[in-house]
Amino acid sequence: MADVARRAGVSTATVSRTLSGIRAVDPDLQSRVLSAADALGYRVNLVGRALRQRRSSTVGLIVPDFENPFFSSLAQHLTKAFAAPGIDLLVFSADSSIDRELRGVHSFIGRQVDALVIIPVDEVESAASISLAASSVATIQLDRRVPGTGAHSVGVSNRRGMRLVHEHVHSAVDLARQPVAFVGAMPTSSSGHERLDGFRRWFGADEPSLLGSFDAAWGQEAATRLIADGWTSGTIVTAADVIAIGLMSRLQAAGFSVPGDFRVIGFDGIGMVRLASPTLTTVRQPVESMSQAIRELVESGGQTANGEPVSKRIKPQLVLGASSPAAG
Amino acid sequence: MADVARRAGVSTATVSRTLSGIRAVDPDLQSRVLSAADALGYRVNLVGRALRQRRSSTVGLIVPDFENPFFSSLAQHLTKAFAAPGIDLLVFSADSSIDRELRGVHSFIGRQVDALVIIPVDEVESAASISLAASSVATIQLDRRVPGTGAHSVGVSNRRGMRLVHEHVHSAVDLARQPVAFVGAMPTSSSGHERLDGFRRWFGADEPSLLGSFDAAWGQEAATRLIADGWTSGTIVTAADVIAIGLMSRLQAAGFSVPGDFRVIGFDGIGMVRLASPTLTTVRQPVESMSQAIRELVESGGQTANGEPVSKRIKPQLVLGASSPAAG
DNA sequence: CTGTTAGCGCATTCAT
DNA sequence: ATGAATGCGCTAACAG
Repeated sequence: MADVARRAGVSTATVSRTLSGIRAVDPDLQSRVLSAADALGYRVNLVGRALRQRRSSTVGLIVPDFENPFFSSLAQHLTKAFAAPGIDLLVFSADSSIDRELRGVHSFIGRQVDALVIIPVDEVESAASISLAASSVATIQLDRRVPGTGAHSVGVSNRRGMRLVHEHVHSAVDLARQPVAFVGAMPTSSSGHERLDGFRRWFGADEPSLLGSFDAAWGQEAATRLIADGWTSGTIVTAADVIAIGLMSRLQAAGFSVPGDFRVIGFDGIGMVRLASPTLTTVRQPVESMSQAIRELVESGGQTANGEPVSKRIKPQLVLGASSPAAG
Repeated sequence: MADVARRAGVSTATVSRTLSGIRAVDPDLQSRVLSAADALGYRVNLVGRALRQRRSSTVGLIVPDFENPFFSSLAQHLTKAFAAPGIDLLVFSADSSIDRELRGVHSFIGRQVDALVIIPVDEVESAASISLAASSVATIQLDRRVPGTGAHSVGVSNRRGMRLVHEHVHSAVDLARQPVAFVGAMPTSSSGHERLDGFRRWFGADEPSLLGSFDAAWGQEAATRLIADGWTSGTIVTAADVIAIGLMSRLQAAGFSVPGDFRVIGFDGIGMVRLASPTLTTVRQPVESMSQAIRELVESGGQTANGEPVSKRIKPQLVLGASSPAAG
């Protein structure tokens, strides 16, 4: 920077002000600085800037893993949401490990991110990481949440999502005759937990439920178990699109028809639901609204009037596909 | 750090040496420092460290987007590869935009990443970004590459992959009677380019090819076009698993059978190929080997004996699924 | 509007 | 093996 200042015949302060745009600079000097910087191929060192400003124009996102397409979708939409404010979204994968998640928190805090967005790995074990994060930077839990950490939270109302599923199924299927089952995930995340609760609340606590993990392989496994248990028809409510897709493929491979024999309903609203055959009925999480909510929270500095963390629940939407019958 | 030093009754240098582990410290003082740091909840500021050391113990990865499952898989495997050496992999999405890609390069360089891994957006337009990156930090192109940028490159041999497909098809299908078509991507990336070249080289330049983008929606669109053109059977070689999956679903929705009427072959080897029905025959890119190659390149500081950039081509593997007939 | 100066937090000299 | 002092690159405070 001193080199640029010398070449432009100004002080380093003027160079800094020109390049950062924080204060007004005389247009003449400004252009001299810019051409000097250009000639020298100079670029500001963001580490130096971050050290001085005590912020890095960066937002960190910690995801449990990159391979879950819903997390990918959130990461992509968050990237777009922060592009305009001039903030770089940097993404770190916890690789489904509590230790790695904690490491990600330390790394981002140490790098002075302006805010930290985190999709917690575990409803209980992630508490330490998130509390630590929340104690030193604006921290927002996304999709999943861990209670009592002091961090903000943005996500859909999972129980409401299950109510939408129930209304849809109830309007079209004779529940008294059609068996219903839930294929979900172990309640080690709030989304797994709340979707199971929601299913039990609306469909009844006695309906059968199979719990595994949020991936297609589990959906296949669950289908195999249902068939082994003698199921030949029914309505299967799942906790995630990826589970539903694995489940449908195994049911179809076993000779069953969807929606003829089985109705299948997903959750999340990933892009793939439109490419499945049949297209999948699902509860869509409005990822754009969620991303916007996070952007607004970050821009407000994560400060609230009463000092309490914000918990923003967004309403999910039912998206009809061909995997379940529409009303009438 | 001064606080910790005061509490432990040592100098800041000793605190620094204890916490960074760079030089030997007396065990007594060491434990005093550690307990003082613990009591104060002190954590090193990685920005200060990065400024002083002129490196950040960080590797940047720029992907075109998060939604392509093959890129997600690479990101996940790279995360694992760098976990052990104590380096944090930070991922940035270019959102399929040249401008955003350039911004990612500036951001990572300005943050003093130890190395930059980049999956280029465009075979031509990305040249400026990559050359810039290569001129200031060890830069490795992954999967796709742009020639003449001075950056290293790690990827599979796409033409060899197409040869594997040809051998497989040739061993099982009467090529003279079975029509073959290629459904690929526009040659705006080296992978799109090279896979098309490979197809033409081994199957013949006169075989029909349809070019679109690397996503399932294009696979569906291509299937629609093939059907409209009167195709009722044949072998479809694709440039990506996601294309093949979209294609298969549309063919099946139109009443065709796979592999009965159409044989379909993918490329990349994403996890979903085992979940498709039928399971998809594909050319698998060994993502573990690719990640290891990158880790080694980064650990060597990106320096080579002759000063020339390294171009590491890894051999892809044919993985048989049920979407195409096995030999015999 | 511009220049001078100080210091963000740390790892590294150099001296002991 | 330890401590004192320096400076990494930048911007904020202050004075003009």
